[in-house]
Amino acid sequence: MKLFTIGELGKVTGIHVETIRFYQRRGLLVEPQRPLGGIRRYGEVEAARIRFIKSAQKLGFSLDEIITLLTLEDGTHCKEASKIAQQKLIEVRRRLADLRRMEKTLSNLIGECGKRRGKICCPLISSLQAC
Amino acid sequence: MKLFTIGELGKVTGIHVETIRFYQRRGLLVEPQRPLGGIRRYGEVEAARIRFIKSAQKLGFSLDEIITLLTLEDGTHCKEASKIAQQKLIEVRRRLADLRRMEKTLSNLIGECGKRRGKICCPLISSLQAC
DNA sequence: CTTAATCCCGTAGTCAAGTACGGAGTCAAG
DNA sequence: CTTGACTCCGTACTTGACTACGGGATTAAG
Repeated sequence: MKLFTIGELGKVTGIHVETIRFYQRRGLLVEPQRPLGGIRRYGEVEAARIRFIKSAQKLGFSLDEIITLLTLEDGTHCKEASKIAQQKLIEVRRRLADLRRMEKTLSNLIGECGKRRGKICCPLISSLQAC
Repeated sequence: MKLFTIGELGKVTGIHVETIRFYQRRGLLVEPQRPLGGIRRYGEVEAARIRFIKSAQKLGFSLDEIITLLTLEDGTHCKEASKIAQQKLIEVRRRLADLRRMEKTLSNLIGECGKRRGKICCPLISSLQAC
């Protein structure tokens, strides 16, 4: 079982050292015991935890939410975990709808911009002003 | 032509007074002249500008980007405006793709959670850990 | 004319998720 | 045994978009 320094842990996970220390302060990552006056060593457990954090972030979970997920880590809280995930799914779908609306509006406006003939007012800007 | 105080302007636009003052400091909103030792008055122009800012924000523009859009306000810069909008559209579509991926992953995980039988490990959490 | 509500203005605080810095300690190579 | 790289630790800075505070001025209502 290989042991890393914090710098090596950062390298294998692709995470900035300061970010790892930040996660420790936030309680997302436990600091291993420090051998008297020595340097902390990290193993696969810590690397896995960092990967967990990063994948959860990619799914849109905040650090606070990830802390909650981590309390469920023993795998016996499937129901709670899936409840949280369902909440998140609802949020994701709401954001998705917002973005779709934005996409439509923007592409309409851009289309309008091409078509204007002899008008003084740019349709993109004027429609934002509802003028 | 009705004139508002800043508080009334806030009320008609639904924007917090402090936010209006913040926009003024950021240069998104011009402060009207102040009658010697008096109170500033605002009109429809300012209300329209605030609505512009808010609609642009809803389309995903940052305040800095909105400042740029506002410099094009005279309506004679259709090309520049639509270029910025096209950039924004590209961004929106990228975010849309990200969210779609998140949605798929989340709903898969939630589905898995329902199906697990006799396993110790919650599939949602374990798949985040890639265990 | 007084009083409460606003306004004005500058400064400072909030939140999330980091990033940076500086000084002291420690470790590995040469 | 020294040098350079890295660690540890605490504190402070960053970004974006606000939000709050405090003290003095002004205005509208009674």
